[in-house]
Amino acid sequence: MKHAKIMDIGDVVKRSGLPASTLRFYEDKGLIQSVGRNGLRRLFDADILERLALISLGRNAGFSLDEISRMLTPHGPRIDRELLAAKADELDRNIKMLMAMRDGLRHAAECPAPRHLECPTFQRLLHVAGKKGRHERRKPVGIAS
Amino acid sequence: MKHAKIMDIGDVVKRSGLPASTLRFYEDKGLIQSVGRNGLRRLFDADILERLALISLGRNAGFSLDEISRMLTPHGPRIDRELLAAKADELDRNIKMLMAMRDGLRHAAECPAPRHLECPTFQRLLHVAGKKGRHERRKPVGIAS
DNA sequence: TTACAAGCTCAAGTCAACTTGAGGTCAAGA
DNA sequence: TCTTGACCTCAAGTTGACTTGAGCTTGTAA
Repeated sequence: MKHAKIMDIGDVVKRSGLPASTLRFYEDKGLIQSVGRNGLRRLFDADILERLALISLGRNAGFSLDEISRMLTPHGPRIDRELLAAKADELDRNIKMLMAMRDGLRHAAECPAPRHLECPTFQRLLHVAGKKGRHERRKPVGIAS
Repeated sequence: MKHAKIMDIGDVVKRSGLPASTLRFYEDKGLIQSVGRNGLRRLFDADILERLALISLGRNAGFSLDEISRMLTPHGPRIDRELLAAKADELDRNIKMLMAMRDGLRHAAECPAPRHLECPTFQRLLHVAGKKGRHERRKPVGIAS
């Protein structure tokens, strides 16, 4: 029987970089679980780190914690391929949008014209931006700055 | 003298797609201004639409409303080129990250392996994701789904 | 002139993902 | 044994960008 190494919350904090409050919060939400207690203190199995990495990955990809908890069963990921594919497509659209933005910003940063509103490149960008998701609620794509 | 066309808030709602509450909110924040009142009712100059488009553009590019209000003077945009260039670089980093995510998701959606944790492609992705912005606060990149 | 849809104000509520604070417990090193 | 710092719980606070609701006003069509 191989019992993996067991850590207390402080170790997980050090090794994951996440604050203890977040770990407790994730446990409350059912995203992670501790393997037991030593007195009051939570004990975690070492594989928690992989799970936390998976959660970060999901967050970075734009999943909400709720979506992630639906995808990660207690014993590992159960992956909804359609959802993943849909997210990938969504990311792809976002990427295209962001690239247009980036180019627009670069243009604005370099273009010497004082009035960008008169610049055709800028106009085009405005036009593109204006067409996007008018009535839809904005969602984080979720990349740290 | 050319007095541009004047609209009431309902017209702006129809033409911008933004709800009236948002327009009032933006006015409170100083992001936009009405040109006067007809009784209680706000009157807007037609160029408000361009300004709103500019605001949407900024939001899409990941600027906060505060940043935007610093950049948009009452009489048009005053552009901080360094800030723009910095944002463009930030967007560029985010784009790269998102592309990695997208590829990872696509892989996960297509890879027949039941345990992605054992798949080297996925491992690599986890590794990449794990390195990102551990302690930094997450920010919306702000694209509607 | 009267009804009413469209405006208005101001305060409070919402949402996600956490963080903070107050007050309590307890394992382990000195 | 004593101290203390790491942990605990539970409730409330935070942030940004809006939205919602209650209660009031008014331009305008009939």
